Amino acid sequence: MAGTDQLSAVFSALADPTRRGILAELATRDATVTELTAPLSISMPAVSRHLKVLERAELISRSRSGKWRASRLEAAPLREAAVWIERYRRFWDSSLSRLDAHLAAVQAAARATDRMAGDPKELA
Amino acid sequence: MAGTDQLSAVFSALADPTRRGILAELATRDATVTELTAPLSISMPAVSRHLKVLERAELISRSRSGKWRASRLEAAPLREAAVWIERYRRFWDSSLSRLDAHLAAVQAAARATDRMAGDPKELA
DNA sequence: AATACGTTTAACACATTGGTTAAGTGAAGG
DNA sequence: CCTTCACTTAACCAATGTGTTAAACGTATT
Repeated sequence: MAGTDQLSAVFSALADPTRRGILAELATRDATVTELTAPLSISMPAVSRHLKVLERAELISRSRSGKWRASRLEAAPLREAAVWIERYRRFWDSSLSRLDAHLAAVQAAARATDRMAGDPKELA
Repeated sequence: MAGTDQLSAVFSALADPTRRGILAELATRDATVTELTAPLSISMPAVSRHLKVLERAELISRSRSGKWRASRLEAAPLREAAVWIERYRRFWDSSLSRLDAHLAAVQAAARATDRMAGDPKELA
């Protein structure tokens, strides 16, 4: 999973399109493993393990009722993922702070050029 | 990487704390491989491969200048990741649409209990 | 009681990942 | 030149991820 921290677990869980599909499904309704498996072209054990990954990332919770296990979306960890990504918004959202991004880019480029073309000691 | 689509590549790249650290560094300035390696406790080849992962996800671009290769943050793919996650905002951000989420939850529970053999209370 | 159903676990195969060290490439510089 | 420097590639290893099928488990059904 790369890291063992929460954020890594969440991003890792989101890295699989099947799991993103499951989350999308759960956004509309709680669902059993069988229901989640139906539209997919993989076996139920495979889905079961995807659910375990999502559960470990705390993106879903599961309840038992007789022989059925319902999965429910738990979106809280997505908030932290969103917070992490939002810190980079100014780098893509030029309408919000075009000047910021431009200045940052220019300054970064200048520093990089200095380091790369200029005094080698700056590299240390 | 789970999937070969762009989103999977991006989330997969973000799943590693070392790579997130590299992106954070590049958010402040372009940097060479050596500079990026310095604060880390891994070898330069390891960093080089992390950069390749980031490059494949198009989260960075790289330029050559003599024997130096500078990496630059390219945040555009983060926008799509943010867009994907934002679709779930209402599930965690109760202040924005508490009613929406509540209604969705109630309806989902109702549908789920209907499907689940008619015992009305297990999911509620 | 016996069977069917929903789900998980086990055992296996195979690809990918993330790290290492050592060797290769190509530009810089004495 | 010939070496040094920045970086990449190759070869290898251990661990993890994703899928499979078959077996196990517990509840429902008849």
